[in-house]
This record gives sequence, C-alpha cells and structure tokens, in this order.
Amino acid sequence: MTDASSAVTEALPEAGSKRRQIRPKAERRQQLIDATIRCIAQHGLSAVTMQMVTREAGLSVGIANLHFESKDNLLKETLRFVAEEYHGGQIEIMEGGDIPDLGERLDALLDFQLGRGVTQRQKMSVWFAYYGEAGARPVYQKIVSTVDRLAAQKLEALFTNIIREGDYRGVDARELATGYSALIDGLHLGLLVTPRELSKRRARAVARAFLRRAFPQHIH
Amino acid sequence: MTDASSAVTEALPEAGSKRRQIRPKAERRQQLIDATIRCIAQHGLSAVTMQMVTREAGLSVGIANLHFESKDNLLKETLRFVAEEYHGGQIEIMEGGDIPDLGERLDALLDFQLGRGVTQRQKMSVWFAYYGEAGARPVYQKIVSTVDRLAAQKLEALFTNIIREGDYRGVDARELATGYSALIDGLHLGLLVTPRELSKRRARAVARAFLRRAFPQHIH
DNA sequence: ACCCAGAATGAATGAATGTTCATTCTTGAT
DNA sequence: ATCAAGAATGAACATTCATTCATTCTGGGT
Repeated sequence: MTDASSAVTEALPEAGSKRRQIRPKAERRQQLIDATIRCIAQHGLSAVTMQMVTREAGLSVGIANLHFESKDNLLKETLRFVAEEYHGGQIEIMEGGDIPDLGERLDALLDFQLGRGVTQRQKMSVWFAYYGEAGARPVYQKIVSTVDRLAAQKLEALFTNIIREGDYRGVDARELATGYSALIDGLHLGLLVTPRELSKRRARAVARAFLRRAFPQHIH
Repeated sequence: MTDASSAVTEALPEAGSKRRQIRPKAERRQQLIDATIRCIAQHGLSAVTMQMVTREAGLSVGIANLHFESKDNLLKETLRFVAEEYHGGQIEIMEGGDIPDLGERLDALLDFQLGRGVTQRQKMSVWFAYYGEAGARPVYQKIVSTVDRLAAQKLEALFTNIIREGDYRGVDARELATGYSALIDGLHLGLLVTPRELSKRRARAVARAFLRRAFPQHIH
C-alpha cells in the first residue's frame, strides 16, 4: 500500500485530465448528444460510429450503451433534442407575450430562424441528415411531425392575428403559414448545400420579402 | 437419384430467369443506378449495402465493382443521375420554345416540380438523403451546386422576362428566384417528411399562391 | 476511516460489409 | 463448330463496427 507506483500513476496530469470522473446520468446524456451532433455535422450521419462519438465526448465506448441502450437510440434522442430545441425556440417567440407588437414578433421569429443559433452548420447538418433518412424511418418522421404540427398551428394563429390587425384581403393564413415554413426550410437547405450562392444576409432578405409581400403594413 | 434432378435444376424457370445474360456496360450501369435509387428510398442512404443493391438489380455483387469502381462511386453517380434528371427537366421547360406564353411556362414549370415524376417518394428520398450528407461531403456539394447554378440562372431569366412583360414594380428577379427555388425545396421536404399534413394538391396551391402574389397578371 | 452502489472503462466478441479474383459462361466472329 | 474476349458470378478475405461484460474506480453516506 505504501507502494510508490500507484501514487505516480494517480498523479499523471499529462494528456488532458485522464482522471475518471463520475457525473450524473443527465449530464452524461447531454454530453453524448452534443458530441453526436458535432460528429454528424463533420462526418455525415452515415459515417458516425460509436467510437467516434465517445472519443469526441472524451468518454469510453461502454458509457454510451450504459446511458442510451443502443446506437439507434442515441441517434433517435439526438434528433429529438435538436427538433425540440428548434421548435421550442420558435414557439416561445410566437406565443410569447414578451413582444406585443405583431410585426416585431414576426421579425424576432425570422431572426431566430435565420440567425446565428439555428443556422450553424452543425445544427443544419443534423437537421437534414435526419430528413434524408426520414423517408425510410417512421420513427424519425414521427418525432419531427409531432413538434412540427404544433409549430405550424402557432404560426397559423400568429398569421391570423396579423391578417385581422392589418385587414388584409384575399390572404389565407393556413396556406401562407405552410408557404412560409417551406420557404424557411428551403433557405436552410440552400445555406447548407450551396453557401457560396446564398449568404445568410440574402436568405434573410428573401424571407423578409416574402412576408412583406403578404403583410406590407407590418414589415417595412 | 432415380429422378433427373440435374435436368430439373437446369430447366427451372420458376424464380425469374436464372440465365446469365450479357448486356452492354451502359445498360448495366443504368440498371444498377435505378436499383440504388429504390434501395435508398426504401432503406435510407446509411443502410444501403452493395449486396442489397445488386440483389435489387437481380445481379451479382461483383458486377457493381466491375462497372463502378466502388460503392462510393456508385452512390456518387446515382446522385449525379438524379440531379441531372431533375435540373435537366426544369431547364428544358424554362428555355424551351415549346411554350411561348410566359404564364403558361410558369405553370408547366410548377407542374413539373410538384408533379408525378418528381414528387415520387423514391426521387425525393434520394434527393434529401444526399442533402443530408452534403455538409460532410464536398463531392456531393459540388455535383448539386453545379447543376443548381445553371437552373437558378434560367429561372432568373424567366422571371426577368415576366417582370418586363407585366411591368411589375418593386420586384427583384434574382431575389424572387431564390425565394421560389427555396419554396419548392421546402415543399418537397414537407411532402417527404410530413405527407399527412401536406398533400401534393396543397403544395401546388401554396406554390401557385406565391407566384400569384408576385405576378398577378400571369397566374390566375 | 471505511464501504459499497453504481458510474466508467476498454479489450474481446461476433456479425456485417466492401472488395477481390479465380472461375464460369455468353456471344459474335471466324 | 470453334474460339477468344470479356461479361458475370459469388465464395473468400480483411476490415470495421456495435455491443457486451468482467473489472476498476469514485464519492457520498455512515
């Protein structure tokens, strides 16, 4: 027990902190999800491996199967996290009483949807990686459509209020909401796949022009 | 073995034609690309294997590496095929002298983009499967942006002509073309991921409303 | 000071996959 | 009828990956 070797081993601070740390389950789960997002963005969903994710997280391979039961599940939970983060942010703005002016609320929504947080390559990559698999994986479809439906309802409600306030004629809130959502999705796609041709600045201008054509009094 | 087992085996016509057929290279390539498209749509890009594709094509595994040098290459060529098919169709309509009336040409474009041929789940799945990987694979980005750029130019030219013809004020052809393309992409995404909430019929109505707001004289 | 529940590790395992290549078969020319 | 060119086959191989689990380690409770 007075053996010196164990003391030396224990005091090794060289290659990062090698020290094994015990942390609560929730924290480790988030750590792994974050690492998964980075891996998907950098290598693509189809190239992601468990070894890759756990190395990125600075953890061992066993831990991933301890907190998530399988790779499939880790990927599923990662999608759920990204989907809820995005839609949660949207919904907070749309139903938030923080911004009473409807025009300003539209602006805030647009800023969120095409702003720094969401249009990070990381997040967009994850987003579309899952969309790509959604056709073949009902689980992904379900996760996305669940949050999607709620956001669509809130957006439609916001548009309905704006139409009433501005007394706009010949505008269908539901149809316009579908169009606006599709437009934002399409712009995200452009930002991801052809960033050379579409800057964030221009994407914002395009979305703003769409809203201005529909609600000229509210967007200047 | 009193029965003529070997003769029976040879004459088995039951499970498709077992007979080995020799066909020209170009035909086999297309056969494999078609099978790849079906596999991606059904199982997702990340689940596609060479065995799966060759079985779907009714061929052996070796043949794929004979005509394409690797799996990577097969996938790359499949993307190129789909991309060129889609953009080629668009461009033909946009620059085609077949339809002199500009409003009708817009209609034809919309019908193509949201019509039977393109919105087959198969094609859309492939489309977005690659978009999902594009963030991590420069090769895919390049293939898509090459054809994309040309289509964008043609669309801008068409819009410019329409703006001149209709004497529309305060409309920027370039900005509108970007918006329209993004809208179509977003609608495809909706058709793929949430087909329950977005029918083809409604997608068409949404796109048409977008155009009508911009070019009221040309779309009725 | 001691203990132990359970967090963390990573080598081992078995299954799956891309690629190769020795062999077989088809076709058109001779 | 014969033959060569090359198209087609699929068992074999090497690699990679997800998952397991015997073992080690940590920190809060006593």
